[in-house]
Amino acid sequence: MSPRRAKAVTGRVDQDPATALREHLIDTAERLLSERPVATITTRDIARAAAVSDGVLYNYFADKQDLLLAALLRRYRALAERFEVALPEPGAGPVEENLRVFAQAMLDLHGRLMPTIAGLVSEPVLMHRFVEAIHGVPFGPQHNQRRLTDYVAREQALGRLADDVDPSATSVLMTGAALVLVVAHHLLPAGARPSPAIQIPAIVDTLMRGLAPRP
Amino acid sequence: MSPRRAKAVTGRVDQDPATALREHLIDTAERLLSERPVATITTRDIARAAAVSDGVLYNYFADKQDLLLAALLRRYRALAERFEVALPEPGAGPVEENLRVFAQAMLDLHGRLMPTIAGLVSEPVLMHRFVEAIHGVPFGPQHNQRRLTDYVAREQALGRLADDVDPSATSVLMTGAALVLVVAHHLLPAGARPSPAIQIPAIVDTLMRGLAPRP
Amino acid sequence: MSPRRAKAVTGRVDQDPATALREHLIDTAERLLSERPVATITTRDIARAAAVSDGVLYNYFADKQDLLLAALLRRYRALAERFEVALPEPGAGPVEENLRVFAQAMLDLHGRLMPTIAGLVSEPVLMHRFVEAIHGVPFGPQHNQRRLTDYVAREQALGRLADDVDPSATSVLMTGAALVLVVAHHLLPAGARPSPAIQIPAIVDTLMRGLAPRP
Amino acid sequence: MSPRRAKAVTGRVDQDPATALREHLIDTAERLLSERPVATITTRDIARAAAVSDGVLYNYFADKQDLLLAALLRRYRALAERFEVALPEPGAGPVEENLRVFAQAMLDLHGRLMPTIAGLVSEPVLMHRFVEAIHGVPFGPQHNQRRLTDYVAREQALGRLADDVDPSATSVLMTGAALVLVVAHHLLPAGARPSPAIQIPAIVDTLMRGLAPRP
DNA sequence: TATGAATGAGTCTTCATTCAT
DNA sequence: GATGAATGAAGACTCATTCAT
Repeated sequence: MSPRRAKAVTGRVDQDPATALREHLIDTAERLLSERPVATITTRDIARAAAVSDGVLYNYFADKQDLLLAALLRRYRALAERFEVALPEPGAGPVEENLRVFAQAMLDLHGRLMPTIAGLVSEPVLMHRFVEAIHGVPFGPQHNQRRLTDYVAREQALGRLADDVDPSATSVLMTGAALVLVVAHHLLPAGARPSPAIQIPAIVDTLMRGLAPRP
Repeated sequence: MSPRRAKAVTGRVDQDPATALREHLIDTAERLLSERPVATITTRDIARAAAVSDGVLYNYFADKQDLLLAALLRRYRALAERFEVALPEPGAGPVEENLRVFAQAMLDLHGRLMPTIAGLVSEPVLMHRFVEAIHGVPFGPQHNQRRLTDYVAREQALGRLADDVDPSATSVLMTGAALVLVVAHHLLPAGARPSPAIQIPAIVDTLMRGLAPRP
Repeated sequence: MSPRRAKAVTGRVDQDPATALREHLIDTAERLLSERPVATITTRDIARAAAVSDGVLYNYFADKQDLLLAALLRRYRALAERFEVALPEPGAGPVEENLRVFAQAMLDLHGRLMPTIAGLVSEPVLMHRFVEAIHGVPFGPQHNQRRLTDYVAREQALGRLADDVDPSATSVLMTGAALVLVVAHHLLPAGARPSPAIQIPAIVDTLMRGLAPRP
Repeated sequence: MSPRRAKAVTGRVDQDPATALREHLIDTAERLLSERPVATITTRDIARAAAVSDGVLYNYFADKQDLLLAALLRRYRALAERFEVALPEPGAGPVEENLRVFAQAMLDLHGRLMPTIAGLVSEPVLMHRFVEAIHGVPFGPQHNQRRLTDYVAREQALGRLADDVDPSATSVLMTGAALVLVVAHHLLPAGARPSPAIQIPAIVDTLMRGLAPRP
């Protein structure tokens, strides 16, 4: 009475059979997205990696882009959630340590996200759909940015950070530092790559003290 | 009797005829690179834009990648030089203003470079060759980074910047801020885009003061 | 200096090399159209029949439909011209014989055209483009119809045909008879097929005499 | 315990359950055939329109063609019967009016049948099976043709039509006229289409009078 | 040496048919 | 018997590269 299931999803016994393969395809595409740029992923690659026939994907998605978009969003959401739980609470623990934790979380987030997003540049249509889809949802990029902005503002209110600096600018500085470390790691040739994480303490220290000469 | 020259390069009378077309192809590819992602540029696009036949490129380059690599390097170098001349001198003018000039120059540099580099992510082989090629040449990314590092160190020596912060970390923070502003500008949906340049003063101000609470 | 030519068109020495293959492809497609329905013709079929690679057609036509449309129009025009020259002149020779010649020409025209046009029914977009393209050009279907209408009117003026009948209705009757003979030939199973041409005399005779009882 | 019935046929309570679905599929395919060319109808289209699963058709038919053949025959038979009942009786009413009724019936028949038959041209195998199947059955095309032939012969015997013309040729002329009107209606661009039915009187009039000059 | 047409491997997508449930 | 998901063989089209002229 029920139709047969793809061999590839026989393991997913707990799932709704009607969506098991759909999920499997998104998961597979998501994994491929974590390994290489979107533009280099063919429908056949996905089918092969999912151990499934070439045509199935069209039983669940309008086209290749639809599947990739779903995978991109899932990947984005997973990384954003992972980022979220790693964040420190205002008022708890030393501020400087908290900022280091923040920086580390951003390093992790962007280290994984950046190559995927950068690869999207070659697929403007997909990029546009992705940006539109992510805009305004919880976990969107503005949300992440605000997490840091809010943290700074709250610590300012607690008197643990100077209250005459712009929380938003602080957020840009912290995020940017993480981004630069990630980019440098991808851009510099293997030998010259400093480990990104190791540079965090000096960065946070500099940001705390400021550049202005001490009186 | 000298060999025939492509119509498209008859203007370059002062050049070695054997390399005039080669240069013309690189120039054309460079221009296309400034307009769209590498992955969307076909050999035919280049030939058409260069007003030259589809096949010539193989007389001067091993393959498409070879031409693109040359164009990428030329573009990179041009932008790096442009960046270089915009930098302020240590000791001259107010430090804070100098840092804003630095930030503006980086905004300009990365605003142009970032889309190209991001597009390169889709072509891992080309990316690798590009990174290898750029490594160690003057104007390489380390060089740019060092320009800022050196500037900070020299201002420290002049007593115009605090001498207990890490110049390299400062450089990461400044570069990162520029990068974030550029990325946000490309990534956020049209309506939500703050103008990048307008945010520079607050960022420099924050970086100067530091986050630590004033005693 | 000139690019190479496809092996398949080396015979066409007299033609503009730039269009030789284009013509060859249209000719090939036209031949295939005379042999089987449009819908059963693949791009590979055309390439194979033209002894040419799979992709060439896209050097000369926007897509498959463009090539097929060109072939359809060429085929239509060739048949229409062939029809044209077979027509009798008003006033010359016996009227009844002239009508038989007309009928024979229509049998020939529709015997070749009808299967192709019928096959177009399965490709509504192509059909529409074909109908639009053919509408109003010389040799269009209205033109053919008018040839017969005009012939009848002229013979009426000469007193060789009754002047109280509608030339246009006559044209419909003649054309229809040819069409029915053609359709019957395609629709009836091999054994039961009367030869179309053999029925022409009785048809023309009936049309001349009319059905009304003789007084 | 009787086997399960498809939801879609629960209404057909009076039928043999084993054939109810079979009939339902044929009915559905027949309806689709009345709407668009065979070649554009997919098995999924039929299943969807029948509110039935994609695979059932293979429980009742060898393949897609088998189902379509059954549907084609049913459609053909239905139209032929409808045609049959519309025909006038010899001797009853004015002959000329009777011929107009005949012409109108043929217009109706071919207006519906022609697009389907034309679409069949794209499926030569199916066409062949259809032609073979229709050959010799009551309501076959020869039968329809004979209805008109017989009518003419009977009116001739009654002295209401000239007895020196060929009934079969008359039949071809009448059928052909209807066919041409239908084809023209489908082929001419929207603006130039004369209404088929309006042209019947002139055609019958011409056929009655004949083309020969009046003495 | 420059030309630009020809090549053909590779991509996305459709759809008749099969078959586990 | 009925379900409808899975299969995989085509089909149209693109584009880096070759090569006769």
